Amino acid sequence: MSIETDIKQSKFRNPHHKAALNLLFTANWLSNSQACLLKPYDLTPQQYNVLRILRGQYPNPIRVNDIIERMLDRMSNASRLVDKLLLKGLAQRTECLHDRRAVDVVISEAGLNLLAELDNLQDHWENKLQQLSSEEATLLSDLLDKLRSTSETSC
Amino acid sequence: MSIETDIKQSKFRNPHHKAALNLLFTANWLSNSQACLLKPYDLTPQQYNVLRILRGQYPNPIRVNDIIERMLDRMSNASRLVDKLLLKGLAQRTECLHDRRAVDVVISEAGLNLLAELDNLQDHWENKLQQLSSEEATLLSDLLDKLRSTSETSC
DNA sequence: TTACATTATATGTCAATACATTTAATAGAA
DNA sequence: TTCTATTAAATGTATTGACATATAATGTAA
Repeated sequence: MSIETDIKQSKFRNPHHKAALNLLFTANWLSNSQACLLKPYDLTPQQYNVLRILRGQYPNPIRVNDIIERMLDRMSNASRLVDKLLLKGLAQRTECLHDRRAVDVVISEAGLNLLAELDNLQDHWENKLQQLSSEEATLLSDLLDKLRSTSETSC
Repeated sequence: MSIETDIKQSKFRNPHHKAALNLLFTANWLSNSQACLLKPYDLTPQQYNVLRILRGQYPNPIRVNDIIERMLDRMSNASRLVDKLLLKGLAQRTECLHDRRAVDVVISEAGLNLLAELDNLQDHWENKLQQLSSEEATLLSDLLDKLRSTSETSC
C-alpha cells in the first residue's frame, strides 16, 4: 500500500518530505512487527539487538561502551538493557581486567540457545522484505547511506 | 557514512537483512535529529506529528480515532497526546454533535502560530535529506512502499 | 423495547526511555 | 606526586509508552 493511503495524506511538500515520513512510518511498521514476533519470548527488540551484538563477539567479551556503538538505537540505556539480560540468565558480566571502570559482557549458553531458536523467526521477519529483490534491497540500503551522509553535527 | 561503519558490523546475512538494519538505524537517526530540533519548543516528535495532522484538517475538526489513522506511529496513545496539546493550549476539544462518544479536536490559534514558526525548522530538517536528489527521494519512497506491500496480517 | 455487540475515548498500571547526575577509575599535565 | 579532566558504567527521576481495562454511546437483532 502506498504511504498516501497508509497515513491518509495525499499531498506532500516535496519528494524529500514524503520520503522522510515514509521512512519513519516504515521503520515503525517493521519495528512493531519485530516486537510482536519477539513478545512470546519475553524479549524487546532492543534486548534482541544487544543479544545479537553479544553473539557477534562470542566467545570474546565486549564492553558496555562498545555495545552502545553497535546499537541501532543509540539513545537507549545499554547498562539497563544488559541488566535485563543478566537477570534472565542470557548474559554474564565480569569486571574488565585492564580497566576497572569497564565491564566485560559475554553471551551465556542460554543466550546462544535462545538466539539459535530465534534465527528461524528472524528469517520470517526478513521475509517481510522479500517484496524487494536483492538488487532493490541493496539499492535501498545505499540510498539510506547516502541520506545520512550529511556533514552536519548535532541537530 | 556506510551502515557498516555506523554500527561496526562488516557482514550481513543477506542484502535484505542489511537493508532492514539500515532502515531501523536511519529512522532512529532521523527521529533523534527531529527530537533535538523540537526540544527547545517543548514538543516531542509525536506531539508535532499530531499537531500537523490537526493543521491538515483546519478549520475542520478531526476525531481522535481519525488522528490515529494518520499517525506515523500507530502504537502511541493519541488520547494522551491530545491531552498534552490541550494542556499547552495548542488545540481545543469539543464534544462531537452527532456522536457523543466521539470528540472533535481542532488546532488553536496558538498551535497554528507555533507550527508556522516551526516550518522553518522543518525545512532545516528536510534538508538533512538533501543529499538525495528529488528522483532518489522518490525512488526511496517507492522502495519503502514496495517493502510494506506484503499480504501478511499481524506479526 | 431489551440484550448484546461494537465503537470511541479515557484511564490505570507497569515497564521502558530520555536525560541528568553520581561514582569510580584512569590519563595526563604541572 | 597532586590536581584536574576524561572516561566507563550505574543510578535517580520524571516522562513516555504499551497494553489491558473501564466507561459510555451507538448500532443491531430479536
